[in-house]
Amino acid sequence: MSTRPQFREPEENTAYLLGQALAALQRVITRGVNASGHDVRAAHSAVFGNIDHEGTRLTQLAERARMTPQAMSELVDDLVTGGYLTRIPDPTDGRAKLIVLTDLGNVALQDAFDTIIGIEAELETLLGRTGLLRLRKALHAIAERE
Amino acid sequence: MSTRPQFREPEENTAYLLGQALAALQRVITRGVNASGHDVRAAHSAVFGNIDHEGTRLTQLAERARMTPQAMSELVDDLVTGGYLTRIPDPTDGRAKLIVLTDLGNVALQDAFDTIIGIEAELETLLGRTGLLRLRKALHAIAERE
DNA sequence: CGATATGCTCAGGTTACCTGAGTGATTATT
DNA sequence: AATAATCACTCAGGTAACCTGAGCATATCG
Repeated sequence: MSTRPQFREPEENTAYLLGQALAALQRVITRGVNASGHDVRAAHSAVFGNIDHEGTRLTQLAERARMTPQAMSELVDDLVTGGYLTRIPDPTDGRAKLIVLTDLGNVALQDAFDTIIGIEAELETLLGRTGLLRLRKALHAIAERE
Repeated sequence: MSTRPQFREPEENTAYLLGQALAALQRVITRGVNASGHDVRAAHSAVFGNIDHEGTRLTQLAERARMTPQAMSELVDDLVTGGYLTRIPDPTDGRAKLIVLTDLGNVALQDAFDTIIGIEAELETLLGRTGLLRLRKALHAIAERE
């Protein structure tokens, strides 16, 4: 008879649960934004979530999204092709360009905001006001405990 | 003066927070498992998290991890090369092979378990027993509300 | 003014998935 | 029992979302 190792297993895996919950929400967000007619993917939220109304430099976008300028540039390229963004020269620095939202980009951003607002409402229904506040507080604590 | 769009913004973005928290925990897990001397990546958890002690078929591993057999096969290849797994013929079906953990694989699995146990303990310190239980319950609810 | 730093782009690589097209082995059908 | 259909797996090739390294133009600093 074969020796079977005796494992000390964790009771639960919170990180795994976190992943499942995130995947579920991301599906809903992507579905919502796509339903508004925008051909954008989850990765593009790194742009929409970090861009300022007055425009933002590539390096700053990359920094905020914690990725390389090269990777961010690809995402921006996509969205320029889709008509959501344009690159204009930065008047304060000849080397730099400002990434700015087009009119379509602003519409898409508002649609994304609306989707998120809807999800927050759903979550409040699911968890209750107190439950949702507690969840956010817990997530904050985990994220910030470096 | 330039027209500045008036946005209706969400008060908070729970999905974003979820992403931040997950990223933080994943850094800790990877660091922990690597510190035990194993050259494994996050994707390999799809194998370690779904394999049975007595061995598991590729198709079943793929199903449990919700990915294609081809993708799972690549992960298995990696871990076979690393000495963590072997493929043996399935005695009950000539078409199939069983993926089984080697001794080293069992050690790695236990090390991963220990890392997760440590994280759960940290989380309990951070959030309190009740807080952690509530967090898991909320995450379950979000993940399962298809 | 020259050295160094900064912002960006071009080229190419990696990881983690995917689809599609096989090859054998097994099971079902006639 | 022969043939068809199915199943487990592999091979080839593609894509998305990142990465590193190198190079070029513009700024800044001593």
